[in-house]
Amino acid sequence: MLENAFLMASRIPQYRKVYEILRRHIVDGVYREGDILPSENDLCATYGITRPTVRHALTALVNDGYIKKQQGKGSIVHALPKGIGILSIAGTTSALGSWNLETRIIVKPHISNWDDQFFFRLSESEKESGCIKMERLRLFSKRPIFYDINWLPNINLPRFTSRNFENRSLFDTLRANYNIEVKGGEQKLKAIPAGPHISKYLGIPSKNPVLHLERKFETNRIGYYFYSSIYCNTEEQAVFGIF
Amino acid sequence: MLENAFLMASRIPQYRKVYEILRRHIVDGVYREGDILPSENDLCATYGITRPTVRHALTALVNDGYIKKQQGKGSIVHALPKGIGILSIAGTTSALGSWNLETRIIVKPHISNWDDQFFFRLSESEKESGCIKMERLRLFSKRPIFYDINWLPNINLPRFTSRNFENRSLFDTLRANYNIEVKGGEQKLKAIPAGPHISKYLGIPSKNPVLHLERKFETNRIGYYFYSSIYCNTEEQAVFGIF
DNA sequence: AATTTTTACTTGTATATACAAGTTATTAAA
DNA sequence: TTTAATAACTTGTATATACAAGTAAAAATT
Repeated sequence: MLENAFLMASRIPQYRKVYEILRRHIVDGVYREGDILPSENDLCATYGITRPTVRHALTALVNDGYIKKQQGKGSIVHALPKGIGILSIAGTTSALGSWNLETRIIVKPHISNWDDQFFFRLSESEKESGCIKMERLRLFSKRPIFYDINWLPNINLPRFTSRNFENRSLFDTLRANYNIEVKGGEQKLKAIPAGPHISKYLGIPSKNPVLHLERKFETNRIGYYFYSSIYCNTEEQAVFGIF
Repeated sequence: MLENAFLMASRIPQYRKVYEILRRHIVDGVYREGDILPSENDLCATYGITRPTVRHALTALVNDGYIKKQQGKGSIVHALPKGIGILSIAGTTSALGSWNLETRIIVKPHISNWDDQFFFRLSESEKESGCIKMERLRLFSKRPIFYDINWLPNINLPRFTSRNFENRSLFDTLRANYNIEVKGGEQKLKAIPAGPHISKYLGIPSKNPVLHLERKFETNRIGYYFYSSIYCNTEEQAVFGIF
């Protein structure tokens, strides 16, 4: 049960560390749009690793849209997304930073049952164990942008319902307290008219178009998924993604 | 100027060939959902290549959502998307197959000027060269699902305006005739009310919510991008994606 | 001076190898 | 029979190396 920071850190692969360092440099503006990163060989020398490992880190940066590569030239820093990034990067907070973001809990996490017609197919063990449900409102520059409902299978999450989620990322809470990390997922998108609830929370007229995302998150725990239904106000800010 | 099929094929990397073979097998049902692919070592033996090359192919399959990997177990075939795949895979046709898909040209490709306020920032050379514009309607199971407007910079695309695009993929046309391949891109998403044009083409009441995608496609030609503005009818089918 | 060639440097592809870490079936021990 | 240890698999990470292919600047040629 010890697992101190050193031991934890030591099992983080090197390509991941280099990825995080370079990613930090990009979002912090050390490298700016159009800049060329140090060559792969330079990075090898800097971090004392070999080219395949450097390339592993750079590939991850390409996949997440931070850089693009050009043969013979180098790794070019990509423009940072202008809209609100939610489609590709896992978690709203990490995508747009926590600068102007505020999270309000509408319904605190509580033990509940799955809806009869859930938007993703559930396994038997998921159905049996029930779920923890919570609802949040996320504001960007004081304006409500996301209203989301979250379902987590009620398996081995001690003290979860008594935690404070106000202005805390769900992803960070899961990683820090339960060692659950999001690895990817699926999503379904629709444009729907805002119902009375949604229009109230997002502060827009009823029946106005709202972007609806239904997401299933895969985690590092095999077989453990969690789910979000997100309603987005896209009247002023578009949702951004790469592919 | 020869570049026959053999020479062209010979410069396709091996990991790409293996990727295509395995992808074919998955979409054709040789491997079904939940099946485990042959182990990496088996694939090495089968195709006469080494593990890093096999892993390169498998990584691409993971990124495109065809498989997921589990350490110690194997590469597990992922469920094929139920909705209409357009967010992650490039091109509508390849994502849902051409079974029930029909493409109607609303406005044939013609030389035009860029709109004053274009939805992506254009380079000077793009502005100078003008663009080729075309509008299409795509039907899925006889129902209109996508209405899209496409802009291509008018640079070195001989005979483009006189080509027949009826029931032909724009992506395939660009690859086959101009050696232009889509490598990725960016997109902005909004939920908007259908205007008179959109509601007519998509066959839905005016002001009903419509999913609007603005996309910028990157290609293998450095600096050559093209653009699409897509309006989706999501009343019956959701748009699907992975992340 | 302008053009072409060369050179040096970049990323892309591929091989060969080694060990770590997670899974599963077999084997040995209780 | 049940449980624990082992062995034989799987994928994950990493090194070291080599050459191909694209880019850009320096050098040689015209």
